[in-house]
Amino acid sequence: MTARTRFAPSPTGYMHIGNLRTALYEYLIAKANGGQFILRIEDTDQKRYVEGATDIIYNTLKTVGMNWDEGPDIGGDFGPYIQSERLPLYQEYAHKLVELGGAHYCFCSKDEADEQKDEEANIKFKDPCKMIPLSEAKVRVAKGEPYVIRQNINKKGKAMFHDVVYGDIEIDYDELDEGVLLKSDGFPTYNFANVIDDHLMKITHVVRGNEYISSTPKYNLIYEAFGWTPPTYVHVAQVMKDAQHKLSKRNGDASFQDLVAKGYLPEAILNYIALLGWNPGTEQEIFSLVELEKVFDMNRLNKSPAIFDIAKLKWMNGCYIRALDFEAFHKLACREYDKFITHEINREALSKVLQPRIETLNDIAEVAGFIETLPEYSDELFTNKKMKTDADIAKKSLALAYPALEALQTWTNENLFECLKNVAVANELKNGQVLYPVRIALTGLETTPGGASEIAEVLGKAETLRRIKLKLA
RNA sequence: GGUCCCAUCGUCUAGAGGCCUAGGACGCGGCCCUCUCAAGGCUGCAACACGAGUUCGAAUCUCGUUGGGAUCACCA
Repeated sequence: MTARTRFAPSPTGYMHIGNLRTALYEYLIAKANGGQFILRIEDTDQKRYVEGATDIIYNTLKTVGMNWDEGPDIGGDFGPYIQSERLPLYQEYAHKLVELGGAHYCFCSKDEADEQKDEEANIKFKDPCKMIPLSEAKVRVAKGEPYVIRQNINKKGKAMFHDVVYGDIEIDYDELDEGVLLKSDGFPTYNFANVIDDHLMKITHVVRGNEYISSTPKYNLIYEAFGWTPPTYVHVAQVMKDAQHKLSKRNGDASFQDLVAKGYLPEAILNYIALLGWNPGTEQEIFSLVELEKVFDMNRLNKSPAIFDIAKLKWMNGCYIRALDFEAFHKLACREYDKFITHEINREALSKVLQPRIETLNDIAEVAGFIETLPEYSDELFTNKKMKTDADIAKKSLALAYPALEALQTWTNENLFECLKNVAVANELKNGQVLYPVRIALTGLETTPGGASEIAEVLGKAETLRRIKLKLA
């Protein structure tokens, strides 16, 4: 049997990193054995609906290359794939479940129900409506009295189920409360819609956060009442911000789109999160999506929570940037240049110098800001022990370098380097005594991406000469 | 509070009784390379939460302790 998995986000307008990781695992479980990956939108809570949220979901999955085989936009044999369009289905099954003895009509208001339970004393809701004979309840429903449909938990003892990640889990039926399956507005709750849809869509593997472990027996009870076979459960550990807190929108933690906006490449983000809670069993760490499809094994998923470490993502992003074709990198870099560089410069030369030196696209503006505007700097910058330079030597070197550069015909890094070295040799100076001051004069910075000749190449002849002259004056 | 789950370097992890004087990666330190800085190469520091068992032998099995997390909605 090939696997069918589903990513079932609710459209909240935010692609949480943990959710994206869940989607990835779902995708990989499906693709690892030629199965289908289905996208379903869980919008049963009208109060939480956010305009444009589904587009964020679509766009994110598309940019990371996780294409779905069935979904709201492309259809499929088991649609519709948006829960709000499946309402009649849930209602039909909910009433059917009542007939089957798996649920009952309840006429209590929410407040009445709340009053009856006590979390501290661990008293679960005991619904008086459960005692109402079905025939009588049906009459009240028919008369138009507001109602919800609640699950029946009649079993005693321990519920048992198997999870791919956590193994066998036992939960006492007394811990389960008879929750609402169909709300008074006719919408299903997550608990119910999920089971109905997963069954109807023939989902084989349910992957979700481990916060659902304790309610899993409730789902199984519904499957059981209908006479359906429950799916394989894959509960995954949380993605944490730190040891105590999980990554969350409330804390302002980065979403996928935030990370992209911060200059991370989608492929790098995906690669990184794949490794948060999973490993291939080898020492390989860099994986494309296609490679992951080949090596993914859900049995290697970890039980313990993983802390999201931006430092490692940064490193990995740097790896991806360096691995880019020069043309591809240059194209991305140009978009950044457009944001802060107004002068004519040698952009290719700049990209060449930047590619091995940055870890995120946003580093570009930070590290190359001096290209646009020469910062104010003190003459003390010219003093460097290792280079054996100080302000006096710098003055002399710059004066010597200026005419040499002015005479230089072909403005390339190689020629510039050669030219400046010759200035040093001809005047019995060390290379650094010329190169270092020139670099400082061109950048006003102690450390820069690239050396004097490389930066001169980027700036171009006119600007290079202008900056040196400026210092000389 | 009841219940469930988790526990190896700071972080991500390898480890399914002897291969472990615990391996890799990020980060951090050092060295090399070098027109500064990166990149690259080499290298160093750094962990089995604790306590009892079981066993000839335990990071690996059992129990307890401690610590952390989850859950107990007409939210998903």
